[in-house]
Amino acid sequence: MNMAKNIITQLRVQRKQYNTTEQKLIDYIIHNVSQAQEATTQEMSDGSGVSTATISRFVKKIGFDSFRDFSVDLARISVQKSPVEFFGEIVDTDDTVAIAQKVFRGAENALAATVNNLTIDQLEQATQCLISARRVGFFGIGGSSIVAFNAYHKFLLTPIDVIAHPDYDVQLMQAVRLDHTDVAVVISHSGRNKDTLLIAQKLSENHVKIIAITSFPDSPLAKLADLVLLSLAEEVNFRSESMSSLIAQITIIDTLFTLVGSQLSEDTQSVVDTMRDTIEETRAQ
Amino acid sequence: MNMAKNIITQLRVQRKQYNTTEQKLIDYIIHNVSQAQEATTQEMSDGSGVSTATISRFVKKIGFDSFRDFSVDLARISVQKSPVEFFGEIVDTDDTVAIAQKVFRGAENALAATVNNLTIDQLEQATQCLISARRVGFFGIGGSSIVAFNAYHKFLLTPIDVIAHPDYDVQLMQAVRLDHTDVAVVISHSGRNKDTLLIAQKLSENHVKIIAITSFPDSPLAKLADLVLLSLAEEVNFRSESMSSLIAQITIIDTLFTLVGSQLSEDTQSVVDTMRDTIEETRAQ
DNA sequence: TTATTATATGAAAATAATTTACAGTTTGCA
DNA sequence: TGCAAACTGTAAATTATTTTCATATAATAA
Repeated sequence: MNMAKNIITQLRVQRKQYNTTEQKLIDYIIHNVSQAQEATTQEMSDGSGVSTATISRFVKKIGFDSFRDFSVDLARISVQKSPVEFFGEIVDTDDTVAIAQKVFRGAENALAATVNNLTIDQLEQATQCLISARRVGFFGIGGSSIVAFNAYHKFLLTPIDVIAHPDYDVQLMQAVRLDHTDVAVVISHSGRNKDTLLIAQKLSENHVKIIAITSFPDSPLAKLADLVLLSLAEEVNFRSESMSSLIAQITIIDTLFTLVGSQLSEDTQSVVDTMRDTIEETRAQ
Repeated sequence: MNMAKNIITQLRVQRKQYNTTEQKLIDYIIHNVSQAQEATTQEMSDGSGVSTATISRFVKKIGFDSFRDFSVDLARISVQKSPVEFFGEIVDTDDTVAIAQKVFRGAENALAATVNNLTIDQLEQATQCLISARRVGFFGIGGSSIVAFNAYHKFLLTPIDVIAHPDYDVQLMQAVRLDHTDVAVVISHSGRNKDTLLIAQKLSENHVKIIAITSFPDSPLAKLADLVLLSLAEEVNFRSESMSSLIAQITIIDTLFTLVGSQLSEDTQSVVDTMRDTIEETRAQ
């Protein structure tokens, strides 16, 4: 039974129990919480008109070991900053900061929304698919080709047989050559890029299992897929939305890679170690 | 540019930026948060083995006005369940959700730490460089080639003349062909990949302005560069760290692209519109 | 009312905490 | 290797907190 009430509330309620000087101090504290949180005894003395000596004695009277203790307790109280204060920082900063903030904030939001939306089931199914596949192909056109290539690069570290290529023509040919023992990870922000859809079509015809990574659950790509992993991003404009969703897509890939890696841990570990050695070699000493 | 993150998270993520003594202090703080919240410099010194003087200097270095300020900020953090558990290294017993959470959380932290570390000045300098360059080359080997390629892809939407290629040999030749009127954006997580360094060396010899995107401010690449944009990531293990820092790197590129775009707004808008039309055409109806 | 006593307060001294100056040491670089 | 720059701890200086002490105030009893 922890009655650990916020010290401000306690002071307000017990205010009458204290004498004039102490009430002066209490009044100062409860009306200037955020200042009081950072104040020294001297500052509090100046603010309240009560001597530092009395302040020191008072905090002990109300149960703290020292003024420092009282300070720490006071600091724990989160004071709602007034909107002026809160937005003030952003408003008076220039364009550069605002833009940088927006881009980063967008990416962070996309990540939060995406992880929030993913289910255990989806991830486990996807992992299982990838592990049991004969070969895994990564497909993506335009901006999404980066995600596909990143996936390819990461999964090279696992024992899984992986396929990817930047060019559309090659991707299409690779798609045609896969069969029902294989898995394809198809990435498209909109889920309606004509080239990507043609690839997905071919994959579907060959009964290749399709894992789609897209931002639109109702898109044609999502409908063709066996499993859809949604990358979400705030809807601001197409450009900034697709930038943020790219971050989310890459992080989905990272997650799948990590999951696959943890499943195949022994096998993978040796592969990773070998690769790491190779990487180390290419570094300056 | 303060994203007002929890100071413990910030310290954990930025840990590597600091030297041995400072890391000793950071380790003490993040492993003894509740003690640290109430500690004086002397207690912290006893606990961490770092002198009170260094502690005082450190808190100023990370942006507080005084140790008292730092204390107050620390006190605001409600100590959650073992943070180690939440952020720790990926172990075999982790279940699917925990792994996904960790990967996403790692990316989010990397973004927060990175934006927190960037200065207006760096971004404005970089933007100015890119805008006034005759040509801009993007260079990256291995995992970083994805970032370079992503940059290339985005900047194709601007009127800026851009260069990038996945192959090392081609990158090296491109590097040699650039001159002092050009700008190179060189990306490397470690900043010490031999191939990347050779490229940077050639660029430097040709007096090409180098903007480095790396996670290590003391790396050879950072030292060769005219401007360093730091991508920060939590130190968990090499793999997960480089995954998260890749996200940060891409977001840095996104920011630069957006900044450049906003500077060249009229010009760019027309290019973007043209490109968008082209993109629309390749979509299904 | 007045003397006595208990309590409260602030100035200033004493103690404790923090910051700075300084000097020895290490580190990086030519 | 030798020089310059950066780092770190000791100790001094500064600043903050607590205690002492002198004084003021209020309560009570004669």
